[in-house]
Amino acid sequence: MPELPEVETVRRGLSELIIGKIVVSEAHDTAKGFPNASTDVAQFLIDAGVTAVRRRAKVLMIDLSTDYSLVIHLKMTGQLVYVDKDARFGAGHPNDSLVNALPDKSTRVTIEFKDGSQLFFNDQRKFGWVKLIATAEIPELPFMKKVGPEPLEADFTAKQFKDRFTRRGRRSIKAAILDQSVVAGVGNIYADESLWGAKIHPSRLTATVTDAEFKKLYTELREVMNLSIEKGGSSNRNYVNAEGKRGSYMDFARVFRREGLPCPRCGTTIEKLRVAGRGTHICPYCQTL
DNA sequence: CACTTGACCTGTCCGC
DNA sequence: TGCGGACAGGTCAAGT
Repeated sequence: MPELPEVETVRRGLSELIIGKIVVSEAHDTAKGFPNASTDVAQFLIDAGVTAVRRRAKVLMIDLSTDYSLVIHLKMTGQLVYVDKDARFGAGHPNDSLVNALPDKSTRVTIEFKDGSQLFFNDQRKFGWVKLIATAEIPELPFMKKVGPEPLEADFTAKQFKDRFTRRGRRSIKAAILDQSVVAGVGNIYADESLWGAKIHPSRLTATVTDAEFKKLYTELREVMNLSIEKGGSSNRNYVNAEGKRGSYMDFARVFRREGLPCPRCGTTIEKLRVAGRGTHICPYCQTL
């Protein structure tokens, strides 16, 4: 899924919807989706109040008044959808939507609040997870210790960006930008979009990318992610925001999933190839080896 | 050590 | 219409 802009969109939505709510119950289908539910839920989740909703890289954290947090990774197909008690409509109602259908067969975890509203964690492919972790211990998680800086932070500079790449240069620039320990939150969509923006072929070895190209890549990455947040993220397939609604960034994508269509910059037909084990979209005229 | 590949799952799409 | 295979927004462990 969900890359930085999508997770950030969910975070913003949930911040408006669940802060201050009190959890009254939790249900999950199998242990895989919520590994430590059986040991910690009764003590640290039930009767807890939501105090904040945070994001780091592609990980969401719902902080609780018990000093524990629900730590959530949506992986490829995860959704976090909030349904207000009064938001459901009868079958056939003009405003009928996903929220009426929940829970559905992809629902893995359901959290109910005191006012009757519910938060559903759905995940078709079951790669995602929810964990209940002491808030103070989150920074000690292996992923959190190795993850790189947030690319949209105001104090993150082009020089810092470039310096993250320079140590290990014998892999493709696409593999490097997807590496969460280099920069946080970049996934397949925004890797392709930003590399196109900077006119860099994704297979180029990182060591061959010039300072000027890194500077352009930095600017393009931030622009494309900020634009996507503005558009509510990319709904390539499953992604929806906290209210079950799709994002519209795909309407603005320049190369991602646009193979066979003209490059918006030069008109050359966009091609799809495989780089770093991932489907990769390029303009073969703008992005050369 | 740096880097790549396979595995985790379900659903959809495409060619035969 | 059915079936097999490839593929899908991410991350790890295991392999080279």
